[in-house]
Amino acid sequence: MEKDKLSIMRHSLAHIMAAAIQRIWPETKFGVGPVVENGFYYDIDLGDVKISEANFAKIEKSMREIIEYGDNFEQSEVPIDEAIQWARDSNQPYKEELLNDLKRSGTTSAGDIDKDDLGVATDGESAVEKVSFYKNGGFVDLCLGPHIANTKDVGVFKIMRIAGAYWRGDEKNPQMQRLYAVAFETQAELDDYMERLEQSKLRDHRRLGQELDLFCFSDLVGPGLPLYTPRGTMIISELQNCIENVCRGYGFEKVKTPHLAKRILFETSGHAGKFGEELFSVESPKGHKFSLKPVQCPHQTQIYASKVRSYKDLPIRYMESDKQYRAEKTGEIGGLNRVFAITVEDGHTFCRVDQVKQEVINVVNIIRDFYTALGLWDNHRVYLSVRDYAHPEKYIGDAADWDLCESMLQEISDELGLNAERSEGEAALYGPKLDFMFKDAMGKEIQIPTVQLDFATPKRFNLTYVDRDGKDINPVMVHRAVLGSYERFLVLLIEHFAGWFPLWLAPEQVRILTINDTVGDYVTEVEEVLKNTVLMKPVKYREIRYTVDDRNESLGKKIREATNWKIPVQLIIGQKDKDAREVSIRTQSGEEKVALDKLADYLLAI
RNA sequence: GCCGCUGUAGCUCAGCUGGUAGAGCGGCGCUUUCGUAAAGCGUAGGUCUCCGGUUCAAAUCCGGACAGCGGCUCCA
Repeated sequence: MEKDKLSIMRHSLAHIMAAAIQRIWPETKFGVGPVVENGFYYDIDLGDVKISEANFAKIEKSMREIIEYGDNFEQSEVPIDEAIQWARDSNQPYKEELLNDLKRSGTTSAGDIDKDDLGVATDGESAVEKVSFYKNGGFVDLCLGPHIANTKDVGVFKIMRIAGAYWRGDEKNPQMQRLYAVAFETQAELDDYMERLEQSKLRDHRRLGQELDLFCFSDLVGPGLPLYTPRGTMIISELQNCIENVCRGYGFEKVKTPHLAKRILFETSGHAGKFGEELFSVESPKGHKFSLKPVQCPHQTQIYASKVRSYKDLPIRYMESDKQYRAEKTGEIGGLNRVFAITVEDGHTFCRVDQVKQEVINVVNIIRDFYTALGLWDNHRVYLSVRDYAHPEKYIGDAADWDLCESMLQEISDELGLNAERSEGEAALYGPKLDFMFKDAMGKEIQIPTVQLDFATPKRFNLTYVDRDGKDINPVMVHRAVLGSYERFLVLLIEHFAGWFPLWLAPEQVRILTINDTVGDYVTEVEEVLKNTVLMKPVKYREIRYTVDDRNESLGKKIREATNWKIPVQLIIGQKDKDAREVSIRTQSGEEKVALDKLADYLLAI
């Protein structure tokens, strides 16, 4: 694979960083030092020595000295057994492991090697004869290269942070210290990167969530348990209203189920077996075991099961936006991205096999309509998540059903032009799925909408319908989420719009700013217009949410505050506006004067 | 869960190597009625996250808990 110049620079810098670390801490045991987006890292084991940010300057200084010295990168080819001996002699156990893997499997990629073989020495045939080494600044490292010729040509870099990382990504392995750095060809590019980093911090949903007063957390309530303020709740209500409105058009009916259930419900569904440790348990005073629901589907199956269903009744489509509870690992939670109490917009269709395709197509249409309305549709990728064929025991259901489901989803992807990428091992417990991924402000992919096929759950719960010939048949379940969880969806929206929500979602849509207290009667007239205007998009008959700022403050201050609150429409009203029977409308795109009798039309057109 | 860092007023933060706390914004009060991103003056807010230890003395040093942040691992 041909590597671009920047990657080579970054990789060379990783070696230089390792060389610097070795000069400062000669006993360091080195792991790997690959190039990553925007820079590189090196995993190191310093025993009891802990690197902190205070050491960064020292390491950077030492790196600069190595760079200044202008050593050449010298490559050498070493027979594999000699290399292994070198690793032993120089007390580099991690390198020795890698070399063992190279010798046995011809690769060091942990994903390509059987777990039990990782790092194990072998006496047998060697998969490779010689391995490549690079030397610079007194530091010798196993490395395929290529490198820049001379250490002087490495561009600019900055050590960013230190973090823990398990050797080869396995939490059973020792934890190493991972030193991250960014690197670019020029100082200007590095400055630009740092600037972009600052900018994306301004969009961070945690920061904006506080600034715009959308949600909060409380030490007393607990971590991972977001509390939504009136403003945040307003956004959630609008979203729920919108999505339910769209889904209603496709035959979904709203249901409500309790937050807990007897544990046997989740044992029957299979969730307790696979995710038992993440289930919150609740015990009644009499000792009966309940669990907080980690998903809604088992509850909903029991609504289906509450009476006899005919093949003519299908499809039956339920939807529910409700809290579910998962005991996530404590180190994982943060902001709204991962929480213990997650509000899920969930839907389930029970249908016949011959109806599955149309049902999935309907859901994809819902997803497309909804995301197009938000202007997000092009910012996504689709995955067809199929099972891990090597480990069928991780799933429930028959192989034949799985094959059918997977090929059906593939067909749908082809017909609708979704270009879904196959992703092995990412399927749900009960079936394959189509996942839609969107990018947040930091460029991280987050999975939001999903459509999942499930032959297994109806069988586990013994759900049936009476077919034309009087026989009991298991229906197919189609699980679907359009906006997924409200929490993750809020993250996406807040960061995508940088807090400037579209008019229909904004908690406060319009704020009237008065210039002095002589225009009170005219403000009342403007309010009458706002009260009598209803927004029709994307949901019909929504009254305008507005406030009046008639405090005894300067106009400049009122504008500043309204803008900090990111209120989409500011109406400025003073004597001049009153005399001309106009309002001065300030939006993100600028300011204009609009006649009072045109104000309603103006707002409806936004 | 693991590794590292952090925790001072509602918010953003200052407080050097131990001598029991400060600013700006916000709040409240008064003055000001001022046309495009912060009017002026005054005033009230803190068991320095919590628990323990060292010390004549702890926001400051040490240990633990809790919480936040950055990663690792995981994610129905």
